[in-house]
Amino acid sequence: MSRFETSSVNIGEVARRAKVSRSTVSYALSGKRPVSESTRRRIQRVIEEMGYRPNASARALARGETRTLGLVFPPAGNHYTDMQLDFIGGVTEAAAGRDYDVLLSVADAGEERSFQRLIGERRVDGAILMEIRLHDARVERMRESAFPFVTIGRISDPDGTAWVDLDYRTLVRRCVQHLSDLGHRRLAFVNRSEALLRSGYESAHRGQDGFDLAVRELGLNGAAYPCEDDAMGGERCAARILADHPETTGIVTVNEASLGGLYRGITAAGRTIPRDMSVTGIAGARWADAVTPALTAADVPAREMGRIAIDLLLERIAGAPARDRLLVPPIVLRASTGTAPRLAP
Amino acid sequence: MSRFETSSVNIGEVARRAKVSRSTVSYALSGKRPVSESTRRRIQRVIEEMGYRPNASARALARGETRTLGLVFPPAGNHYTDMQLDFIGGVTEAAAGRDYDVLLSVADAGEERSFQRLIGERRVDGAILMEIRLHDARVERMRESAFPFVTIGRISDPDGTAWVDLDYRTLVRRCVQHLSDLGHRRLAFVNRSEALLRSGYESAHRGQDGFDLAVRELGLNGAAYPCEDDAMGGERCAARILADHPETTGIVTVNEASLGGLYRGITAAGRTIPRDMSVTGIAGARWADAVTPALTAADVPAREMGRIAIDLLLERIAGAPARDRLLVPPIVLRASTGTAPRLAP
DNA sequence: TTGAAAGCGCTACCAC
DNA sequence: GTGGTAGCGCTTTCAA
Repeated sequence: MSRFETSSVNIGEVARRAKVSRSTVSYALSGKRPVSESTRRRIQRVIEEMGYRPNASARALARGETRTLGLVFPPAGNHYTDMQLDFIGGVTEAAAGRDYDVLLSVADAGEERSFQRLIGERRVDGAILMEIRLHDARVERMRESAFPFVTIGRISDPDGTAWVDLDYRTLVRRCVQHLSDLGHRRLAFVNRSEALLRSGYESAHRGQDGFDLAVRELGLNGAAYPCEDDAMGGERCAARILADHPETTGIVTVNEASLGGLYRGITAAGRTIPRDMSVTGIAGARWADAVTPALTAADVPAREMGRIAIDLLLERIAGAPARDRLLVPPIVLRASTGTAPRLAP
Repeated sequence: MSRFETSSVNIGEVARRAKVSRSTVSYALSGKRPVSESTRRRIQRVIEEMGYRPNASARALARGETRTLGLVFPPAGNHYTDMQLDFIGGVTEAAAGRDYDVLLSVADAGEERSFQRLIGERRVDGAILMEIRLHDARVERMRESAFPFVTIGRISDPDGTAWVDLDYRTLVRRCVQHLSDLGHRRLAFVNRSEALLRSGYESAHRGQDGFDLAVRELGLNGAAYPCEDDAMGGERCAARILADHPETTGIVTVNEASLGGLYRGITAAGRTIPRDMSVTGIAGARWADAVTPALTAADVPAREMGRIAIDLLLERIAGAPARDRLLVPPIVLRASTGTAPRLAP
C-alpha cells in the first residue's frame, strides 16, 4: 500500500485500532493530559504502523492557529537581489527550527488581495514584511488590524512596530568617513533606482541622509545619483559621475546589483580601482566578492536578519510588546579602496 | 483561541444579518448554485460591511484541498544562487495568478521531517522540488506516495514524473561548439562543486556529459574541474586550469556564483578576456552582465521555469498525466569570447 | 486514567 | 431559489 493512502488515515481510525477514544489519541500526541504508559505505547505503535499524521487544516481550525507565518515580498520588475533571497532563506530556516512553515506572498505596497488571503482568511498567525517604504500602506493596514507582524526595514515613524533593520544612515556615514580618512575629497553616492526613491523606499532614503550628513560634517564635496538595479544602470551611473565631476575619486554605493556595471563604467573611462577611484558601500558578501577588485563594504547580514525577524514575530504572536533591532555590521576591508591620488586624473 | 476578534466574523453571522441560511451565503460566494439577484446583493452588502472573509482552514477542511502548493528547496550551506531566487519568484507569482499560495520548505535530499509536514499533514495540494539529484530520495518518496509533484531538474530516469529542466547537455555542447568555431582547441570545463557532484547533482552531471561528448566529437582537448560556488572557488579554479594546461584558451562554466573569481584568477595570471582567453557557459543574466567583459552565455530562464512548473503541477493535481518540458535557451552573445589567439601565450 | 460529545467554520448534499 | 444539516478531522471541555 502506498504511503500516501496511509497518510489519509485519521485520528478515529487510529483510536479504533488502538481500542481507545479519539481524545486519548489526541492527548497521547499532545501530552496535554497524562496517558498511561501502556496505552501510550499501544497508540504509538498503531500510529507508526498506519503512518498517521494529524491533518493540519483540521488542527488549525480546532486550535485557532495555523503554525504558519506569512512572508510578504514585492513582485519582480524591480529585480530581486541576493539579499532578498538570503532573507527568505534565513526566515524559512529559522521558522522551521521553531516548527513553523512560511507562506510566501508577493504583494506590492498597496496590494490588498494578498493581504486578504493571508490575514483576512487567517492563513497565517503572523507576517513578515520586506522592502519597506517610509510610508507603507501595508504596514498601516497591519497596524490597524492588530495583526502580529514584523518589518525588515522600518517605516518613517516606527514606534510601536516590531522591526529589524540595517542602520543605513550610520553605515553610509562610515563609508564616507573611511574615504575621507584616505584623503578623498570629492565623492559620489550611488543609490537605488529613481523609481524606488520616489516610492519612498526606506533604505534608499536613509542611506542618502547618511551621505548628505557625512559629506557636510566632514567638509567634503559630494553628489548623489539614483541608479537602476542592474549592470547597465551601473555603467550609465559611472559615466554620469565622471562627466559631472571628473575630479571624483571616491564612490559609496548601496546598489549591489549595479556593481558590476559600475566597475565596468569606471574602467571604461580609463580609471583603475582603487588607484584612481576608490569604491565602497553596502552589499551582500557575494556581490562584494564577485567584482574585481573585491569591494570593501559592510556586508548585509541578511540571513541573520531573517532569523531575528522570526524571533521578533514569535514574540508578538505570543502577546509580547513590539521590539526592534538595528544592526550595524562592520565594514569589511577588501581591495577596492585606497589613498586618494595626488592629482585628480 | 485567536486573539483577533476583528476577523472572527463567520459565515453564520453573515447569514443571520442577511436573513438567509449559511448555505445560501456559501453559494452566493462560490456561485455553485444560482442565487437570486436580490439576495445576492443583500449578502454582498453584509459581507462588505462586516469585512467577512471565509476562513481558509475551515474551507480547506471542508473541501479537502488547501489551495496551497509546496516549494521544497535545499537548506543553505551550499549558497543560494540568483537562479533559485528567480525560481521562487516565478513560482510564487504564477501560483498567485492561479489563486494558490506557496508554502516554503527547506529540505535536503533525505529530509523526512519537512516531507511529513507538507505532505503527511496535508498542508499542500502538490509540491515543487528544486535542486534535483540524479537519484533523489525526495522524488522516490513522492513517487511512492502518489502525491502530485513537479521537479525543477530531472532525475536519472524521469519517466512518468513531471518536470521542467534546462538541457544542460545540449547547452554545454553548444558552448563547446561555439568555442570550437572560434578556433579554440584546448578547453576547460568549470563545473559545480565537488560535493554537489558527489551528491549526484543533476545539472552538474549532465553538463559534464555534454562537455565530454562535445570535446570528443569535435576532436578537441578538454579537462573538467569541479569548483566551489563562490568567488574564491573561481580564483582557485582559474589557477588550476592555467597550471595544468597553460595552452587553454577557452573555458565553459556552469558555475555562475564563481564567475567573478574565475575572471579575477584569469586576469591575475596576466591574461585578458577575451583576447587570450574566451569564457562562456550557462548563467543567470544578472551574473553574466555583472562581470567585465560580460559573459556570452545561455541565460537561465528561471522565472519562466517557475511558471512552467506551476502549470505542470496544477495539471497533475487536476489528475492529468505527467508532462515535462526541456528548455534550450539561446546563447546570448556578449563580450567574453573571441577568436583563439594564434599562439598559446 | 479514560470516554463522550460539543464545537472550530465551511461546503455540499438532500429537501422543499 | 432557498433552508436544514451532516460531515471534514481535530481539540478540549465535561463527566465518569
